Amino acid sequence: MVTLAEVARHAGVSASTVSYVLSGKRTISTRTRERVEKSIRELGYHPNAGARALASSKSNIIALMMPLRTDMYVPVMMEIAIAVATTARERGHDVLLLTGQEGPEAVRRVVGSGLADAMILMDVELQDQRLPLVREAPRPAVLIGLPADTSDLTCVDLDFVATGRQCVDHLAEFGHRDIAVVGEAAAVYERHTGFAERTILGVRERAAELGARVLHRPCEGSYESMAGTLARIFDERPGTTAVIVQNEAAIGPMLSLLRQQGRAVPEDISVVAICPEQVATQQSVALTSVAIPAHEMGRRAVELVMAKIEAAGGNGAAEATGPHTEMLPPQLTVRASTGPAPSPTGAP
Amino acid sequence: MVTLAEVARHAGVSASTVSYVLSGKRTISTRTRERVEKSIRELGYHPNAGARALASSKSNIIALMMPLRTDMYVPVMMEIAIAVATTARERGHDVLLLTGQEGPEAVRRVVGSGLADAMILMDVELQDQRLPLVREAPRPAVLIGLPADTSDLTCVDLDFVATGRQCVDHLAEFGHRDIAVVGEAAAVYERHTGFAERTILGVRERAAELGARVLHRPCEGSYESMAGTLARIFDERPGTTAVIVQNEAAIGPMLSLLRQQGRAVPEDISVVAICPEQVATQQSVALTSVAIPAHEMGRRAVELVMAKIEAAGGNGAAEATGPHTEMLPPQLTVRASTGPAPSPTGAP
DNA sequence: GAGCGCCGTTGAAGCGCTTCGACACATCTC
DNA sequence: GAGATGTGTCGAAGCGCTTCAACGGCGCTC
Repeated sequence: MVTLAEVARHAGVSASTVSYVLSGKRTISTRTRERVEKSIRELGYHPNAGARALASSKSNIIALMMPLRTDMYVPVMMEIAIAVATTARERGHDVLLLTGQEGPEAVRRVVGSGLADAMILMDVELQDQRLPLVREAPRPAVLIGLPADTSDLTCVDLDFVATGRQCVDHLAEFGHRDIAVVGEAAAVYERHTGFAERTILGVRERAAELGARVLHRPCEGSYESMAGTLARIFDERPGTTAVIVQNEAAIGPMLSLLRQQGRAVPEDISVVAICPEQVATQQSVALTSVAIPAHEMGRRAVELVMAKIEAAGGNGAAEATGPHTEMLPPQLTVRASTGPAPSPTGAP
Repeated sequence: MVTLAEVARHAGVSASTVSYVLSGKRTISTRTRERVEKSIRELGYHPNAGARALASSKSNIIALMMPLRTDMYVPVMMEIAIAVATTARERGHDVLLLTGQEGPEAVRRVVGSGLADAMILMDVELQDQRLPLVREAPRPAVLIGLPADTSDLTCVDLDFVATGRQCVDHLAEFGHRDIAVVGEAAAVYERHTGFAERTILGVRERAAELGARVLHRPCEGSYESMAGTLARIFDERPGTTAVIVQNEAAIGPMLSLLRQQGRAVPEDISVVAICPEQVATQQSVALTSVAIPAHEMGRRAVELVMAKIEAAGGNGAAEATGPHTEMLPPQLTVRASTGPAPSPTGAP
């Protein structure tokens, strides 16, 4: 492996000069800089990551912790991870992938060893085991998702309360007064992941304001579970004219079942989904939906964490990189699955 | 941060002794070892990753390169990644996540900087851009997937040829003689990812041997695309009694459409899927399927790569860690979607 | 034209760890 | 009991980089 010293010798300068060319932390004459850059290219030099980390106490690595919950919709997790990785790379950082396997201890290990300069935590629970460790860690962290207590923490998430409200708003405009919510699997609520509850909260709030009724039922992703859920909904509230779905895996089965039952979408029943755009557009009926901005969430998380890293390295706390919560505004796209509420049976 | 030197002082021994306690590369008396371990615990010591990497030229990091092709089924990719991460962790290594963003250059960067001790490449194409760099890299690598030329390379993959054969075998036993294959999106074939072609190859081979006819059509994951594909299949081969599907996203739409068309599964038409177990079991009809052993693939890849790392570090080339291809045997699970071929129209 | 400041460059001191050779001491062997 | 062998510990030399203090030379100013 080529070392900095060899580049220096080859270019006829000192090692420190090469280092400064690389980092740009000191002015170097154009003449010298070009000579050094030429040597770097000719020798195929790559700075040694370990040496760099040791000397600068910066690894240029961000740890991404993602517990692998089987009840989460995987493509969204993946899209966030990809967004984190690419954004980090654009900013000269690499991403270390940590799974839930290791438990909260991973935080201590990664921070303690200086392996990563910062952390991004996904799939945060309301009472997350990792939070105490994160709070006392001497490295910056950003959460994707909202815990119960956000004090001293920086979080990014979709504004699920606003999402719920927006869904109801849209349906109410079409005259729907009896709305069902097909939610995530029961396990998600029991685990108190927050986002599912927050959506329902928004839905309930807005429905109350507008005088609409809401029936909420959790639902697994399977066809069978969906069949049961739908049956229960129409049994308890035969007048239901609209459904809000927040379980990506349940969407396909639901549309399939509605069709089977002779319920036309949107003529007999309107459907609003809370899901990635791709899922919304690939169904038999293009779905009116609120998108999960997975890419945006990953990107923002990296930007926030990088700002923290830079703030910690340089001046005291000049920029506003302190703890705060960033809620991404929901965006509802109207497609073909929502329409006017059918007039009540018996009316013209 | 606590350093090795501080631990040594606290325990009343030299730094090297602490190092040997940590690595176990030299015998240490029980008395001394316990004293050192106690100090480590009391001080909350974590070895500095950078320093370690520098001194030992081992980072204990494995790079996982996964290009983000939108036409690949994401959950499988994710499961592989998770398996890689957890298996690596069990063996004392961390995983660096690299996306396709950076291109083949990423190989050079990671290897050149000594950031990773080895690489695992996912989603390998027949003529993969990364292969030349991998071949000349001084670090071990394992591919998940098969390129056209596997010489000098170590690869892990499901045996897709055998998979195709096995599907046909199963259907033939039930008397099916007219089999359709609903394949991946056309882009997958154009990209020459190999696995899709290999499946068809196996299907064709075995069908020829058994005297069955095969009709192969690529298909996108959307409902519309599936509708078109099915229509074409039944138009060209009205006598089709069985379908093999190899596009996870297309499965839901397909079952939904078949039902709509009044074709009962498995009475009128048998369906075999090549997909993860979870997908097979969550449909309206539990599907007879060949599983994609994503977890196993990730695990084996790590095991192979670790064997290479150890072989490179220690002796010359004692163990059999040389280049070779490891094909995982397919496993077909019979569920409710396959049955006897219906007797031809007109027959009793 | 002496003095000042600035720019570009350098040498040297670590960063925290691994590892090699050496050494002190205890244990055998004949 | 002298020499051969083994065991447990230590000191010191790096690993390849960053960064600080310092320095030589240049163009200014007054």
